[in-house]
Amino acid sequence: MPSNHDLRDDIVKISSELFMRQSYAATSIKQIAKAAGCTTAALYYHFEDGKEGILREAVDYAMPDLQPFLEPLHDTSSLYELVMRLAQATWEHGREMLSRTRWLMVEFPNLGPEERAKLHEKIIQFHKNLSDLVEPYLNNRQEAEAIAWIQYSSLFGYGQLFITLGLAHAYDPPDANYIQTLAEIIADFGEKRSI
Amino acid sequence: MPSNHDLRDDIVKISSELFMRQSYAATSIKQIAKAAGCTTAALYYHFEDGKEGILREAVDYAMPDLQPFLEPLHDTSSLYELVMRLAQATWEHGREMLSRTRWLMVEFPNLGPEERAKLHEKIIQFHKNLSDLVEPYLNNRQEAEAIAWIQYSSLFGYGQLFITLGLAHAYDPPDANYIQTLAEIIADFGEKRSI
DNA sequence: GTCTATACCCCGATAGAC
DNA sequence: GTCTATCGGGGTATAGAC
Repeated sequence: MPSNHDLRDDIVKISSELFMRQSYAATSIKQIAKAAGCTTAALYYHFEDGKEGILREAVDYAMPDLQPFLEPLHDTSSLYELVMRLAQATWEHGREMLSRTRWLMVEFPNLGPEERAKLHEKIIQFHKNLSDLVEPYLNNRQEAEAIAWIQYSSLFGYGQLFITLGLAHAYDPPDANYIQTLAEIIADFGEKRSI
Repeated sequence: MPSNHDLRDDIVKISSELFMRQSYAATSIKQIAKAAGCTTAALYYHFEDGKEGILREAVDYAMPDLQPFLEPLHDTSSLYELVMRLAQATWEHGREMLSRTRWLMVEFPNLGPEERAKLHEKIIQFHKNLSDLVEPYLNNRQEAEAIAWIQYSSLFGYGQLFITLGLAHAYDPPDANYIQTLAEIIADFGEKRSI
């Protein structure tokens, strides 16, 4: 799968995929070497700290980038539309994003302060940008931020339940109904506040 | 910590605690034996399938029981109050519940169909009971269920962000504001619908 | 830079004594 | 029912040739 040349880069990418699927603890250095088409000795040439060193860089690579979901949302004309479109966008890429987040949540206790800080920065930046999008409909920064957290948490939590925990296989998932109701209650709040 | 006698029970409890803290893959059979004050041979006497057999029973033991959070909520007099009180109740036990859920999410792919079904059953039952509590304020089953999912997802997702991913250490957590806004938008929806 | 070869440890698991 | 003792294998890591 990886192009030859720049073995170091391949190792990071391949490791993050393996960690995503099997978790860090269940992935061996031999398995990584095999998947990267080299020996374990080569791994130790590129990563002095061994498996932990690979983890640190794989984390950077695996962090989900949420910003692209917000870019196309600058032309919305109502809060209802904004919530609906963000939900639909995250839905479409939900599986991949959640498998990245799932892995980070598992490995979080093993990460150093720098990696944790980077992840926090990503989340906070996303929330800030989402708040910027919501604010025009509320005319109140504090409420915009609360609504942005509600959107973020709901979509995240819903994905954890129905995708990560596979609930969609046991229970008819209320997808459309869920999104619409979420958009509706938020939009109602906006109308009440801005008029 | 565990009382002597009934080694088998101790093994399950101790294992689920170790799995919770370190994950299944990172916990060895020897570590379990040591913590349980016996040898690995004793483990294999009680669990024919070895480590996997212990996992199966530890999962049952670790599943969070959400029902107690709903019991005291039958005397609420408004939807606003219901949301606020549920949020506050889950908050107080959030850490412990989330560490259980986190473990189950990690190990979910390794579980057999029976264990998955049991977990799904717990979630669905909680949602159903929560819907029962919400329904009187909406007079519409479908909307009550959507609102119940929104409550569940939001609280769950919020906990994942601020507790499991430690965001509370990097960002002033909007706890009170978050809960109040959530309660408000849901209560507004209820009033709009039931009148 | 990447390999071969290997050290050393801990893993899960089991046989057989008590 | 629990122990001692041990096996085969795979785990991380490294020395040294090319």
